[in-house]
Amino acid sequence: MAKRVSHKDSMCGVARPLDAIGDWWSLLIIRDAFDGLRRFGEFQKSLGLAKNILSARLRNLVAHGIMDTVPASDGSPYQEYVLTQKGQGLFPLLVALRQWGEDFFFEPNEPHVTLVDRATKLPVRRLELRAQDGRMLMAEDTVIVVPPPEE
Amino acid sequence: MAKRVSHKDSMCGVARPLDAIGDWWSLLIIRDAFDGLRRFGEFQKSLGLAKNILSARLRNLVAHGIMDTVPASDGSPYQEYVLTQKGQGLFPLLVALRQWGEDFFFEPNEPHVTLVDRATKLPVRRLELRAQDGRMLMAEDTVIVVPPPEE
DNA sequence: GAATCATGGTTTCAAATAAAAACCACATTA
DNA sequence: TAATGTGGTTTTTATTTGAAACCATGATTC
Repeated sequence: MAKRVSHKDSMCGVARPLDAIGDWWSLLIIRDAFDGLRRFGEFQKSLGLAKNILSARLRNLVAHGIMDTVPASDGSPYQEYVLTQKGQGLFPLLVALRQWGEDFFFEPNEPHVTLVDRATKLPVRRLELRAQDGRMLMAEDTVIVVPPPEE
Repeated sequence: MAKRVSHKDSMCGVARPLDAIGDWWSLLIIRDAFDGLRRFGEFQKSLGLAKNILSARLRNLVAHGIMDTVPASDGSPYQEYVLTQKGQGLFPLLVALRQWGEDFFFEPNEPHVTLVDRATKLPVRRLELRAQDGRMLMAEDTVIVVPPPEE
């Protein structure tokens, strides 16, 4: 965490996010938050991580504007942790991670949880990258372009 | 790395992948690999990380079947590291990470590199999650379902 | 043919980080 | 008033990281 960004990547759109969520636990916390967990104890119970680590991670997520603390909704004197807009913006990433995991980390017939459309109960579609005109794009069909160096 | 998976997540489709790529450097290496880098020295120069760390990360990626070593294409006596199919499957995740980064880690007018369609040079579309019938889905429109416990 | 260099690592060691456990504060419950 | 639940912090120890030095191999120069 708080790792120095390497020379070349000081402006890279991939490295910056990794500084915020580039550790094992943060994404799991965020996934749990998408699942509706809000309380310190809930996260700890769900993930089984040490309390000091959870504390540090939550603090970091809040510091990066990914989660926010709000007074507990049930009148208890504690606070709850909820995703901000920025945090909710991570949903596609989590889906991508999950789909990749399902593709490559499970045996063909091994059961696993599935992400389904709440309305129809059907599994969601696979994420796919498309061009402006709708063509599906593979990695090879894309390039990175750097912005013109302004004077 | 090689972190124990917590009780609840022993079968989770998010936690398993994180064991393979859940550190700061691995995704940057993979991104560089998508950009065409193949040689140890290229990665090291691009990322500026210590050689022992790079060595360990590449070893881990190979062990997880995400990259593979092949004899150098240019006759030099060294090997090169290339993405496997599994590794290439990470492209959507990388795009998701990049898009999130662009959305939230850059000032409105701050220049940044863009991922474009090689054919048209236009920026790629935003990744979006859709239902089977094509409706766009937000996080709230989805649920996780667990497979029925078989007897 | 010997010395030098480039490449791709491994080893060593100090510093930073993570993890486990103990501790603490506050509020509620018994 | 004591015990308990929640949400942490502190302390201590184990693990990981990162920098630097070292090493092996093949190509290059002298």
